[in-house]
Amino acid sequence: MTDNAKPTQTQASADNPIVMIVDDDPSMRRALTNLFQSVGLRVEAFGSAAEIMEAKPPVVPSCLVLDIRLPGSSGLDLQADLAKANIHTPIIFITGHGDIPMTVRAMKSGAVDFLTKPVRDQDMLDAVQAAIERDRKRRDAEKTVSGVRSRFESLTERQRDVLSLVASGLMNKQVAAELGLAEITVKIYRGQIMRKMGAKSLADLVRMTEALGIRRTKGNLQT
Amino acid sequence: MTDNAKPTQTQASADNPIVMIVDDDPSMRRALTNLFQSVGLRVEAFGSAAEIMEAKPPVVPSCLVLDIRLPGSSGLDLQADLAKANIHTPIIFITGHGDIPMTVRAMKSGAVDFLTKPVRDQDMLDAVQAAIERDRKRRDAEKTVSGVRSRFESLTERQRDVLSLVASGLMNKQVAAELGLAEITVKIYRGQIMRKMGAKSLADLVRMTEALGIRRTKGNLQT
DNA sequence: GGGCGAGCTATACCTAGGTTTGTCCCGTAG
DNA sequence: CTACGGGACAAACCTAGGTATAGCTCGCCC
Repeated sequence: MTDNAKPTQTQASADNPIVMIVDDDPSMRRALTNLFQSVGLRVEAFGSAAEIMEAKPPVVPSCLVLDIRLPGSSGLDLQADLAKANIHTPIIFITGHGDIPMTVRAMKSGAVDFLTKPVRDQDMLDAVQAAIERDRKRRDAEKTVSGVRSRFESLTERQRDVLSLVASGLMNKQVAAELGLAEITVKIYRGQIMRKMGAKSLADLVRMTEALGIRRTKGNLQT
Repeated sequence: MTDNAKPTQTQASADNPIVMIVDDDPSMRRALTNLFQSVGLRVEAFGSAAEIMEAKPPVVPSCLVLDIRLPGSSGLDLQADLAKANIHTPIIFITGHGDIPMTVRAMKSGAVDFLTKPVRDQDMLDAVQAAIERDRKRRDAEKTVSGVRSRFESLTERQRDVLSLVASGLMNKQVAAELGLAEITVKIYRGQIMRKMGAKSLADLVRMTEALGIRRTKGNLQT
């Protein structure tokens, strides 16, 4: 049972959650790996920040367990790098001799928890559980929105114009006036929008625009 | 210029933000009061958790600056008490000898910041600024929703039934079938709903129900 | 140059949404 | 008892939403 830089494979099964460990201390990695495996979690262990940045982002609910002191960059730097790379895997920090400003910074940046060594097993498991639950929720929300977004991308320019005005509550004739179109044209676009977006009702469509954060861009009057 | 238990009055003007200080150390209260007043903030200083719980919740954007060690209950207890009392004024903690678990607990419970003594003036002012901004946003959102909510309360039972179904995207005839009504009845309720809710369009109405968190309560079929 | 898709419009036709007026039942507050 | 409000419905009428069919221009790609 080696546990150096290469990911430790565990429960290669279905799509159950993964815990990723980043710690330069092999004995710590081993201890954490054993702990998580004992409750049936998949584990991948890394020895440095660089290693995990090279790995591909996980596609299942997961979380990171990070020592705040890491060779090269600190855990906080890694947190910032991941955020910049738009990777939002929840992070649990562990520290031997962290201070309060560090803790505050980590928590403000969205860390799930910040545990001090020696870490009680149960505390760690609780934190991981909470982190994975958070990631699961985030992924669900993400998945829903991304489906809607890709359908939105498939709309033509004009259809988007009409969509934003319709979703803001204007009648077809008002949309037509606003865009310098005939009412019939708006109706036809509207039908196309409903089909492309897969909306079964106006209410559906409104909710989709809410999820996409589409706001009425006032003032696009045509001569 | 005394600054004991009674609120220190400052800039009794309009509705600019209030900073509330809770610290049992008079010299600390005085120093903080001076600091905040120097940048034009209104200040109210208290000597204990009990005192501030008796005071009425502020009606303008505000924040709390709390020493984690307080006579009687700790700052964390006060934070919990305020949450239980449904008071969501943002909190900034200051501590002389806090530890990391304490910090984590405070931040998890929504504290804006957690500063260690000696506190740099600029850090404190930055934290207060952020806290007040957060409170302002929360209040704005709250105000909007509470208006909608009170209008919703004014609806009759039946109107609410119809509202939830209409907002979920059903056609009038489907709503009628679901509730065992005639279509015309649904139309009439629908009009009443639009008027009472002050919605100018169905899109408006849908957004209101979203804000209220109204979800389709499936399965209310009548014989 | 012909086919294609987007954009735009018109006519015709149908369905869905919405108001007005009026009627009836029921329970309850005065 | 009467007045009132909520709930339910009908007929009549009007507006808004939506589809089908058809026709036009423009730019683009092969």
